[in-house]
Amino acid sequence: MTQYRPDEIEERWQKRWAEAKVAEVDVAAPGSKFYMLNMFPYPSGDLHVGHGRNYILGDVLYRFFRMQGRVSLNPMGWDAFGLPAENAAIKRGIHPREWTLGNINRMKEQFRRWGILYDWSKELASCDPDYYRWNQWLFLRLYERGLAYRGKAPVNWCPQDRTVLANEQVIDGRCERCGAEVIQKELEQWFFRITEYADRLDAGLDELHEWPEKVRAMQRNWIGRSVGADVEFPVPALGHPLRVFTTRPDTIFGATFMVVAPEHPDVPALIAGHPDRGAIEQWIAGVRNQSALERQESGKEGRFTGQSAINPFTGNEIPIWLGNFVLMQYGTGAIMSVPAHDQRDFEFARQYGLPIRVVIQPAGAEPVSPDDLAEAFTSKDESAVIVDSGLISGLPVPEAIERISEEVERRGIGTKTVRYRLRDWLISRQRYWGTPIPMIYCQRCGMVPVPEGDLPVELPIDVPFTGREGNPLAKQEAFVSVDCPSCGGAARRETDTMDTFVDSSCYYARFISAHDDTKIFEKKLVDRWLPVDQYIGGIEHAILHLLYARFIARAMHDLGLLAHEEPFRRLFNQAMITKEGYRDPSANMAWVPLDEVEWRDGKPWRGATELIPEVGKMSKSRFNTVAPDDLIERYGADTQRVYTLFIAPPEKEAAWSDEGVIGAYRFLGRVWHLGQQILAAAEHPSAREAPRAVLRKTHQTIDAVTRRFERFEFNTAVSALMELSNVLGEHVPGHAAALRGPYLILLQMLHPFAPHMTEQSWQLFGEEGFILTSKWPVADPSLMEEETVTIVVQVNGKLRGQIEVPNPPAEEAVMAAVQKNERVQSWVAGKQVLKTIYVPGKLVNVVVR
RNA sequence: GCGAAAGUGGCGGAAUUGGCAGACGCGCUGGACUUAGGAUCCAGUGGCCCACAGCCGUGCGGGUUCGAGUCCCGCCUUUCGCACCA
Repeated sequence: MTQYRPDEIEERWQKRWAEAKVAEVDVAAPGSKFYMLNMFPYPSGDLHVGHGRNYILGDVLYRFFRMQGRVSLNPMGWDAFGLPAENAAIKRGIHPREWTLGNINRMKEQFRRWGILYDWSKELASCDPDYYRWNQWLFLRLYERGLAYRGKAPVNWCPQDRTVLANEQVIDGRCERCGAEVIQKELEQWFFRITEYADRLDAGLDELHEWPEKVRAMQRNWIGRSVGADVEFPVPALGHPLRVFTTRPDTIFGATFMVVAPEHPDVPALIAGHPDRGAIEQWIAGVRNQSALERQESGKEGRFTGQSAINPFTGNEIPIWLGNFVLMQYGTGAIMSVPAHDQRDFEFARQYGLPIRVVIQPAGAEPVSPDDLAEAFTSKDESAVIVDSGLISGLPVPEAIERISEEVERRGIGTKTVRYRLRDWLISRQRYWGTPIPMIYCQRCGMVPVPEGDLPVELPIDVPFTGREGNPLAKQEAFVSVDCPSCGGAARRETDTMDTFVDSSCYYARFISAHDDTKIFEKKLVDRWLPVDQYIGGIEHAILHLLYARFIARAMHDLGLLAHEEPFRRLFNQAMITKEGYRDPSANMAWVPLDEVEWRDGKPWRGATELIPEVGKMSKSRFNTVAPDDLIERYGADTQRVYTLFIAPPEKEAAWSDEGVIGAYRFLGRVWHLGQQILAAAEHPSAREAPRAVLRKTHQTIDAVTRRFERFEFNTAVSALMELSNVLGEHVPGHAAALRGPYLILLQMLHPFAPHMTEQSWQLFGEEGFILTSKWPVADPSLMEEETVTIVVQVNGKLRGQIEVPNPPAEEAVMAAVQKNERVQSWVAGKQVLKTIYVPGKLVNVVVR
């Protein structure tokens, strides 16, 4: 009997799949299409088993749908531009391109060893001019439409990476990548006008039923749609009114002061006559220089401008203050403050002794004195009622909002407004390793787009990396200096490159026309293949990538390039794999490399310190990665695949266990041995029909596995296959030959999980052709039928007897049997039978009264 | 503070619509085969109890129901997002 030897079979099958190009699909082939896509990775180098989860999951799904007979596409590419390549160049003197291409090769090899089938004929890399020329082309189209523009704006500047960041890349006031504190800088930069699509991006979320609710909520939150009104407050000293945005116009009678952002353009005029103007200007400068983080941490601070506005509804003069908590980037940069009904305004009013006026109360409550308020009363449902507010007094809040908004519009002092938290997408990066922005600055003609025929604007390769003086592109005179395409005079190229999220915003469509050098994509084909049917990637892209891609899809739709507006029909976010490790509580470096852990009395030590066991995300910096190479060498890729899916539901974090792997290996070994026994016996003439119990289990398993595939419950799908193999194993003695059919069905269902092992068995035992072309087995319920089943009867929850009924036990048949059975009947006699509940194969509950 | 999700053995985790709680696997215990076992195979494994019987068990407290891990009400805990957005 031959042993299960993954090392002998996997290499052979991988080679064969590659030679036969089994995953290459003709995108024009007829049939029902299935587009499976893993988010294309940044080629950072070696992959560990934690990364494997993502790709194995995609491959399992791809193989499943392929077996279902769908024309399936599973492409792969590389998000190959970005900072780490440049940093590696600075640190180790390797060109970013070389570093990137080397990593790509290593990762491709890893995918091959995992047995993942990608259609490599459609491979693309964002750092390849054949790819980024279309990014540049798209940029020019957006520019023509006014969706790409250059503007001066306060931007997030990372002093460590020496580049600007998009708002989405600033986490808690720090650079997403390096963690340095982000500062504000006023710079000329390129933007994409994503705000123009805010409403469509927001509304589209409602249709994404097959996206995780969490991601939709995060995007909704980020877009931050809020409905309210703009209202003008006259300011005698200015000669023009100040405009505020509020979501609570119903509280306007309670507006007792105004606060404007220190950056507001009217501030100089407001403080012009202030006796202490110098001090205020100094304070403003201080606030402006603060990082976003410092500004938040310094608490609420303000200064009185010395000027007043008129509350248009009460007619009262209200003081105008400056406040560090009012943001110039949101709304109008000025707010009306209603301390009684907004917590921030309340705190500010208490801090500076500003007046508070109560205009909303719980319905039927006694009037409240402002002095007794412990916090702002912010309820806005029907139970909150307006008081002391002229024409809206007595109305519940929702109605009051409607009434007062109409009144504002009627008087011509404002409008109903929808505002978004979302701001335009800053795409310029002062970095080398990215897509050059195809623009030229001419002294005579101004800003001139690179003509389409001159694309791509190629990134010069021969560039020195010192890491000291900013963007190395800017010092490449051969690149920068150019003739103006318009007048032919001397001009200079834009040296900013694009944010890499631009690269990843259309790649999924480009796969369909990956090597077309005449157009960005073939509309007929992308319209057939989009949207992506199943998109898989990490939750870390919930906002950035997925929002940008949705935006660009809509922009491309409006340019007539695509029929679809939503690029990804179904989204799944797999969670990461963690691994236990050790932490040294006395050292700066939290995690300790495993080979530095010594053991004393069964406890982990390092030096004189006892280490603390800890579980965390697998990463090189934590020294807790598991390299797939050793694992595959010992147990095979199929073992890793099965274990990875069995370990936990894929959306849940899972802790890697070296012992757990063995369970998957044993399972595959058992299946292998079953094959040895069953398929050898099948040649004997004594083969007869399999035992009923085996047939039933087989069909139950087909049903269970199919259902679980649809619900992404791969861990229980694998366990169902384990159960089936256990049942087969029990019946091998005496029935080996008869188990052939069920065994082959088991192999088929196992195939997406352990493709090498199952193909080998298939071939070994004489079945012709690739299992990949066969269809998933369909359960035939008639095979499951026993003639009768015995069921246990409970009457009102108490065991009262057993009855025999025909299989499958229909409700009526059960009732009839209950009536006929004397023992049971005696418990039911004279009572009204309310209902019976059949528990499959087991028992019946008869509910009586 | 706001929003979302989740609490089940020593561990990862099962349990269609309320219907035998703990499937499957790891670990552990015992055995077989072995020069050896960190290989393989077999048996056992929620707790109390020598064992049968029995009792107790799904974060806590109530409720609905013949029957609740599942439904309802009120707590507690954890994780993850967002966070001066007017």
